[in-house]
Amino acid sequence: MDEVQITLPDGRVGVFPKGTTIKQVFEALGLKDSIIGAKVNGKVVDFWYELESDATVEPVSLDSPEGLYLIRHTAAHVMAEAVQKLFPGEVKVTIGPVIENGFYYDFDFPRGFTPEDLEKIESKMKEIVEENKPLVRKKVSREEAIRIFREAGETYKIEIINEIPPEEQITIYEQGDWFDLCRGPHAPSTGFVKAFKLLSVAGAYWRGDERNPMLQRIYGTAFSNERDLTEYLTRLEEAKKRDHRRIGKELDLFSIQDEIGPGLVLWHPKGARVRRVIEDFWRKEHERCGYDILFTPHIARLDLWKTSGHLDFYSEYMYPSMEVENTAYQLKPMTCPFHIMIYKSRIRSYRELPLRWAEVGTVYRYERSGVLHGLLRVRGFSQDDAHIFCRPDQIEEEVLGVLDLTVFFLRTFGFDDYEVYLSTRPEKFVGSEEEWDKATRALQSAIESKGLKYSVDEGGGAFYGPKIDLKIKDVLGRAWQCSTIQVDFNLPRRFEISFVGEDNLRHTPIMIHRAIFGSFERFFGILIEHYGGAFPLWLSPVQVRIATISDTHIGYAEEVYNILRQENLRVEKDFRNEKLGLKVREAQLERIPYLLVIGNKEVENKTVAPRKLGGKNLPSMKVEEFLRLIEKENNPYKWREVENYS
RNA sequence: GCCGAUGUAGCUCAGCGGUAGAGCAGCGCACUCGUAAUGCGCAGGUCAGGGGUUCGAAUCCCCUCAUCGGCUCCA
Repeated sequence: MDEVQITLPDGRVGVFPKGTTIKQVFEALGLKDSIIGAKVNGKVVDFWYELESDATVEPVSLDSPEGLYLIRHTAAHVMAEAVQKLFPGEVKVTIGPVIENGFYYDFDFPRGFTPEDLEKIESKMKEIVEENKPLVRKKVSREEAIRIFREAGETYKIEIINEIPPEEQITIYEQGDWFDLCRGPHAPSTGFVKAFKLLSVAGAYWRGDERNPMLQRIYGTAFSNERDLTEYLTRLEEAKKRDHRRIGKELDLFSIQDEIGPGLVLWHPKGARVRRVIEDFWRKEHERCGYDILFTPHIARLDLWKTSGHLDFYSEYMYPSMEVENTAYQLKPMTCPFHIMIYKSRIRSYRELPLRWAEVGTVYRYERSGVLHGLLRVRGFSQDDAHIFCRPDQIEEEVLGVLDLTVFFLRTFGFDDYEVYLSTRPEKFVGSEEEWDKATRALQSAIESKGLKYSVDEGGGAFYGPKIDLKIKDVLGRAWQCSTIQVDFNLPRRFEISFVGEDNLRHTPIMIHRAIFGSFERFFGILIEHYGGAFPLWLSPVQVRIATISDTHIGYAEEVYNILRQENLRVEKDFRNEKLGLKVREAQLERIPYLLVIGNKEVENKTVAPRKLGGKNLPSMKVEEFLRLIEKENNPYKWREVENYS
């Protein structure tokens, strides 16, 4: 066979000699200029790709997601060339991948790049783009590659070459007199990088390992046209307005202060109110699902953490212990040992399993200073932690129950978009392979029975068991782990807990650690960003504000206020001697869902005039009518059925 | 922890060697007002903290702390 048959999306079929490149195929078929690459059997490739077997070939246009990938990858090369041309001899290149929304390139550079450097690099890049240099792919042998990069002094590239599997073809992409070790794919020429912007500089360790040298990373983004770029940059600006740190301040929800300490959160009255609503709902739902609620102390004898093993593998995240009456005590970084000790406080029968024990437990972890981030990564936080003690044969059902509850919670709080990860057995592990396989299958079938899309993190499980993690993205697209379901074969053994089985013998139970919100702090942060501070009615710290038009309306307004208070609504008065325009503006800025305006008409007819957040005016209505109107919105189980809510 | 940037009034920011400024918020007075800012006035700061250079430092240098953007890990 020295021919290949290719199939196009429109069903056309062509036969070409084996080894024909995508470029040749497209030239033969007479495709348009806007095509910059192809998908061969679903994989993105560039014009240099050689067809070795029958395949489906789909053209990739420059503004498609795949086209953007090619453009951004090439943009990274253009940037690397610009940097090396501007600082000849000073810069070594390392890697420059495409990432979501852009690209970066890591350089070994003796100093950091300044904002002025970025400007210079950008204008140099523009020159390279204008030259519209074709990117030429060259196959080289391993020895040749090493020679080339040794001559160029590119030591990192040599390191990379040495790690490329022997069977893989090594390729170099050239653009004029500049070249880079790269597997591709790329846009056909530098001219396709039409719209780009360098965004930030950051330090990054070579291969992400802090024992390695620190490199200088430049982040940038690129699009196929200026309009998309501008739109993206505007969107970034808009996103920053939803940042929970900013909104937290604006709406007086929480603060983190120097005098208290980094990563330690103060919940202000309005933030605390939202948390109360969340916690109340949480407690109620857990009791409904057969959980018992526990309370445990904030410190315990250090020995407890020796038994649990945390002192061995987790001590870098623990605050130093304190000495009391010649005994070392430890601020708790986890709640599990406490729950285990409750389990252990008496003999347990197989009949009472599963035991589902939940606690809003505040834990303290010493996170390194550079990683703290608003509410999303802190040093003191309250987990919605629970531990399920069960028999091995109950794992599957329990995991399914937890996942069910998790999905229900996320939906209730308005999250339909999250990432699911299944992490499997790592190299070092406790327990038997059979146990692991069984538990992993249980997790997997739970995910699949819920119809969730997920990625498998092969070998990414903790040493003590496999896990499911759910991550939610913040406003800038950074994913944060919230929910987690972890099977644990380790702690039950370390603490030697057991239950008496049907056979009258002692057996070791399995523990499932799980959290749905992860921590109230993090979840609240994500929630703030998700809604941009405009919480749905049932979560809103202030649900209704009553605004009078003049002093003469206060008497009746007080009556309305009292009725709403009786209904347990979170309601505020604005009876100030101010113009309505101002009262409306302030209520809007504070994201209050309903403003009830009371003027002469309302006093006369015993009604209220509701204005919804966003500006929609509703007709004047009786208070009872208003209460009926908001009933669904104020109900966690039903609010999502209401229209105009996302 | 590491790389880089930043830190001035409650908030947002200007000032960048000659001794502290604006807008908003706050307070007072007037205005009694129908759906996103009524007007006038007043008050408010060890310029993150410490050290140094200088006749003189918010401004230049050093150290510390914190924040922001990344890197690793994680809820």
